[in-house]
Amino acid sequence: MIIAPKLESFVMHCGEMGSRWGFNRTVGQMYGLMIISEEPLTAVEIAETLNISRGNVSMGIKELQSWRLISISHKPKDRKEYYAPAGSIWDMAIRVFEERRKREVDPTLSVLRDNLLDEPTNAKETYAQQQMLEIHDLLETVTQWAGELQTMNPDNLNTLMKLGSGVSKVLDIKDKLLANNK
Amino acid sequence: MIIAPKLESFVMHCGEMGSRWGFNRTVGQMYGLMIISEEPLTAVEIAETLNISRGNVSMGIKELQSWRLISISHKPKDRKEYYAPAGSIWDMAIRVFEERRKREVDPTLSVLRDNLLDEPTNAKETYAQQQMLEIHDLLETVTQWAGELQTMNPDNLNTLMKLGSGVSKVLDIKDKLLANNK
DNA sequence: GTATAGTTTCAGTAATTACTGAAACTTCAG
DNA sequence: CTGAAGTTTCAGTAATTACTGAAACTATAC
Repeated sequence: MIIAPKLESFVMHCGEMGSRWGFNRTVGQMYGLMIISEEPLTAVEIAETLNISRGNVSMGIKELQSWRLISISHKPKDRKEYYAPAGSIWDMAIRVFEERRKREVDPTLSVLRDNLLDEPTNAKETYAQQQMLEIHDLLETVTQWAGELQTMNPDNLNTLMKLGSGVSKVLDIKDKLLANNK
Repeated sequence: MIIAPKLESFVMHCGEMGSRWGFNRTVGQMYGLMIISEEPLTAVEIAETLNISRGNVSMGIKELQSWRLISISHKPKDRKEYYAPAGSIWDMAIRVFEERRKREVDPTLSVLRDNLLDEPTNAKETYAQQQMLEIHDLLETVTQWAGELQTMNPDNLNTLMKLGSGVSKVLDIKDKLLANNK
């Protein structure tokens, strides 16, 4: 399969970004390619289009599966596997976000918790623990919030985002209402 | 400077996370060390504590500065530079978040915009552009929202987070109020 | 069972990224 | 200006991470 030069720039960019987004270059390219392809692709098509080895594609597929970013389908009378992005662009964003949280924040929280269990034995440790407690609480609040945002329906979420910092005003209104109900 | 074994685990973990958070291992360790140190540290102290070369510390400092994560101070009668985390834990989180957005999202947005300027010349390109447009709009909404959240004062932000998904209810209230005012 | 069309694994190697340490540079006091 | 105390740079090298390709494996059709 040959790819239009225009589209190539997008795929290559996904590669560059891939490394920053938590997977490696070729995995990023593979995913970019799937996103702009209307039809699901086979492993061989991916390997040929991107000029990478068949083995590399196999590893990449595994990686993308661990991020729950692709879905596998089959065609009748055909033993090949066909790969495509799983879900909508929104789903994709939420999954990348969620998986990164798991990989980045969760381990940190657990180290912090472990450290906080030990009694400090001197002033330096006391100070260090204070700092750790602050980080811990912050990460926990953010994690919880992120989790709750994900349970909201997309419409509400969109309203909220479009509202932007205007949300402060809405919060003020809420406070007033609660005050009246006292 | 020798570090308590307990605290070492935290510093080392910051190293592991460093790589995931966008900087490398030693830079992560350096920053972790500063966070748990009450007093600002000199480059030599950092190098000795972490057993890394003086040159490496210098590069790390530069990197942390580019993330706007540290502040430099001086002591009277002393030409050495003293390094400490810049601002509160909140500030730190916001900066990491903000800088990562700049490095990850902004370049993607610009590639997408470039691509979208070209007229599609066939059905495949049309489909690809649809996809890109969706990603573009999503990233733009999120970016804008993130920017606005940052301008909110921390108290309101905290209220909002603690509210969690309960924010839907508040939005409902707002809709009702607006309906009444018609 | 065997042949076939496919996928996965993994040892070896290539490419990338990080680190060292010595030399160059900067700043300041005398 | 000179020397001392400090910082930065960078060529060379070490460590890490990614990729290849051939062999092993799996599933299916006959």
